[in-house]
Amino acid sequence: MGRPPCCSQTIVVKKGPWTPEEDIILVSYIHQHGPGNWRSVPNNTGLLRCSKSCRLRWTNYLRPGIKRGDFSDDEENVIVHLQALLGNRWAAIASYLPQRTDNDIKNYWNTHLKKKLKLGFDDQSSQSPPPPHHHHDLQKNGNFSKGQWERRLQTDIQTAKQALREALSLTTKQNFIQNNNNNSKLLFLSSPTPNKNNNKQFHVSSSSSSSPSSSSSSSSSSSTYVSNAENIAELLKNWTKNSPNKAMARSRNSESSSSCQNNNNNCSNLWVEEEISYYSNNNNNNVQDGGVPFNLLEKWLFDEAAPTLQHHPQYHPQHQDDHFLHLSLQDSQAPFFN
DNA sequence: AATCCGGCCAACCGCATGTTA
DNA sequence: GTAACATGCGGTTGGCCGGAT
Repeated sequence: MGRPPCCSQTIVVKKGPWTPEEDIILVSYIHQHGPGNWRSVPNNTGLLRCSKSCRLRWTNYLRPGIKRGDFSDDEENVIVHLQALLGNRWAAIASYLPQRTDNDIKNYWNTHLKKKLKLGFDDQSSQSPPPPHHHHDLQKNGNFSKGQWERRLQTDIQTAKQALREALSLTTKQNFIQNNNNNSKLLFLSSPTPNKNNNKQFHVSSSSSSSPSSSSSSSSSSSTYVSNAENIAELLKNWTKNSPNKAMARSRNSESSSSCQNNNNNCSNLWVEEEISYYSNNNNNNVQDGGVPFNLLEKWLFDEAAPTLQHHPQYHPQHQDDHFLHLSLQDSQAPFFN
């Protein structure tokens, strides 16, 4: 016998844009229970949304740490390089830009970068872009074994690292040095932002109340949503400011630990714990325009020993930097080894 | 002022894979 | 082992917005 149906299939699920009220309900629920176990969310919250919709709303919009608004040049470079290397594997690409969602990156690619690149290639039309190998092409064309596939993925990780190094070394170094002095006050948590589509934007700043310059689009706040969204922001702010320990404790308690021990891939509470502790404890880290803590990222990128280090039995992260190194490696490799 | 049109993006859809009873 | 469902992911679409006509 299979698993019993999770939610009552008879209930008509609501579709379309989420309302502020729904957002608040979802955020406060996750505030209490942590993300994960999505099938129980509609039942427990009364939201007339399917679990999938709740998950998407959270991961693409509501979860803390998401940066919205314009992409920086560095983020663009990273996306372009990784897209060339990995193809349209947005989740994998997004793992290199922790503050961007795969959906965001995908949209940005489709609406901006594709055209930009096309224009660039048109300018130098004689030399058409050499399309690098893509996994899906390989998948379509080749029937290589799992071992070959894994080796290919390993190679891709190294290639991607190389590409990132190149991308970062082109433009980031200068900005990085500059931003070392400026960005220590950068906003660490940014939440849904209102756009022209009557959507929402609010920010939780780690340093002070969000300055208008914190985000390119933050000045365009309007509409009734914003006041509601501020409530969500308050929830998130309180959550991240006051509750990380609670969240951590919660994630260690039975409810979450049981799910974690059964399923390492779905340890969402753990993820929240890590993310919260990262964002709340790293206020002094240098965050690039794009929100990527480049000093740490670069440390990984430029440190060839890192990949072997993390697997070393004696390797125990002692510092935040080490922890991030560990996390980023996990994150960046996760999509390849799922 | 009205209409058209393209850009943009949040959300949905469908498929592949993972998980669970 | 199997069926049924959850989850993750990439592709696509619907609808809002602003600029052009």
